[in-house]
Amino acid sequence: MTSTLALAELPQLDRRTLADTAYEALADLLAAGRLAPGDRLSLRQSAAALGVSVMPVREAVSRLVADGVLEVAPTRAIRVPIMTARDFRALAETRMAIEGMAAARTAEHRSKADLAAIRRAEAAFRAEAESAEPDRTRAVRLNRDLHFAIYAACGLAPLQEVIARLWLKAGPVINLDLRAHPERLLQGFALRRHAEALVAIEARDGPAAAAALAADIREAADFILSRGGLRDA
Amino acid sequence: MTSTLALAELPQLDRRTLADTAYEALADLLAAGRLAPGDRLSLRQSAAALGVSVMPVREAVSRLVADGVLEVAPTRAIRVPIMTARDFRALAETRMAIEGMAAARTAEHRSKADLAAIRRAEAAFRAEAESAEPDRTRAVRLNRDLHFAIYAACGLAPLQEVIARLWLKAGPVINLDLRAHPERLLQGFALRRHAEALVAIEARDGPAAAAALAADIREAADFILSRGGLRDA
DNA sequence: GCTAGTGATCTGTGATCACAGTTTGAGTGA
DNA sequence: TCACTCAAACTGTGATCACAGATCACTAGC
Repeated sequence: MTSTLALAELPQLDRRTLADTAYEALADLLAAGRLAPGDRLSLRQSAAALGVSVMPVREAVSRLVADGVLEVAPTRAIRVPIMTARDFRALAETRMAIEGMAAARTAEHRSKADLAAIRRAEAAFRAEAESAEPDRTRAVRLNRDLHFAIYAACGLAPLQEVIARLWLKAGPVINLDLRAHPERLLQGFALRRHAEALVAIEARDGPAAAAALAADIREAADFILSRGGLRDA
Repeated sequence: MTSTLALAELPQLDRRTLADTAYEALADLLAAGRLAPGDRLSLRQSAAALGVSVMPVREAVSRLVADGVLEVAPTRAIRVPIMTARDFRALAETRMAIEGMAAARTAEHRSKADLAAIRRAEAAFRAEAESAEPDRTRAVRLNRDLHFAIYAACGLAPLQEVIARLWLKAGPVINLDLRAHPERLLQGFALRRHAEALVAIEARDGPAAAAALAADIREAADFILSRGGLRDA
């Protein structure tokens, strides 16, 4: 027998299927706002673009449909759901409630290491937002990183997964808007709320952390709704 | 042109794909506890049992895997995830937080019609639980109906979907236990909490409704954990 | 000039086949 | 009686084909 000890240290290489890869590619497209609400998606075209057969794309799309990130129209066409203003408001309210709760738990349970990670993420976002020529794409990613640094510290894995799904669903609307109006993210709205959240988490003040996160989400949602890009309920 | 008025009244016939049907069939199996944690699932056997090719089953399974209700083992075998006691506790805590919140919203926003529906659901469950020879399967379904009557009235569709997913994930563990020990559901634990929730919703007392739901979930989880059927973390 | 119809081309859905990797169990050896 | 071997049967994954229905550009008829 060969050295079991040495072999045990080999990292378990994850066998990614083509479907997994396709899923990530599509999810990225959606999260980045490259696929706008109402856009149609063709299995064959996507497959050709990814250089695979339709099978893996089919599986990826069926997962995204299950998540509500894509939908099959009554005509069987696959498209990005067109959210009404009412839908978007309900999604934002759900996020405020759930993400606020996660932030509160983090504030109460956080370790020093958690706090340090959150501090780093906050600083990274701040640096990008306050730089002379902020990179939009980068800022979006850093904003996401900060939020999930907070949620990751809440200690409840299922809660984190739930939030990730909600973000995926809100992604197209939020980031499409951001592409059109990059000024929002970089004008201090978010910065203030992030700072408040950080202070609350430092002070182990759950309710304050929840309030800061909820305000962050509400302000972004209100901004998008005020722009009137969404269809009425 | 033919009579547009008459045509408008035709019910939009929903085109269910075989994959949809397969998904429901498998989800039912899981929710009913017929598929226990650790059990393997073969695509071809399932397809044969459903009388279709593997394609629709594949799609259904890929959705369930995305939901975390099934998993693909490193050997590529599909099976029901074996939840550790730690996992189960985290899931229960997440449910307590989210479902409690939904119940609180319902208490605050409910209409008279909502309240009537919840009352009916509570009475139906009570009748079954207090009957001389309660039907286990029926009781499980009525319990679920009651919970979702409460969540449906919270006014937030995305929140409801989140909860449905959490139930699907917890289903195998909970209902497997219930199959083995039917006495739990029928010994008044749940009945008391349901009554408390109903009173709180009637009184528009959000916090009390949240507490009642959380207690209901916690007690069921504690009972299962105390039985020691789950693997240690 | 405008509408109804028509056919080519696209769509997603489902079945079937091919393949590489895994599991299993019977057979063989000590 | 036990451990090992090896082949047959199974596993999920991916590609390909078949099909019914939806689109869309275009033309015939009014």
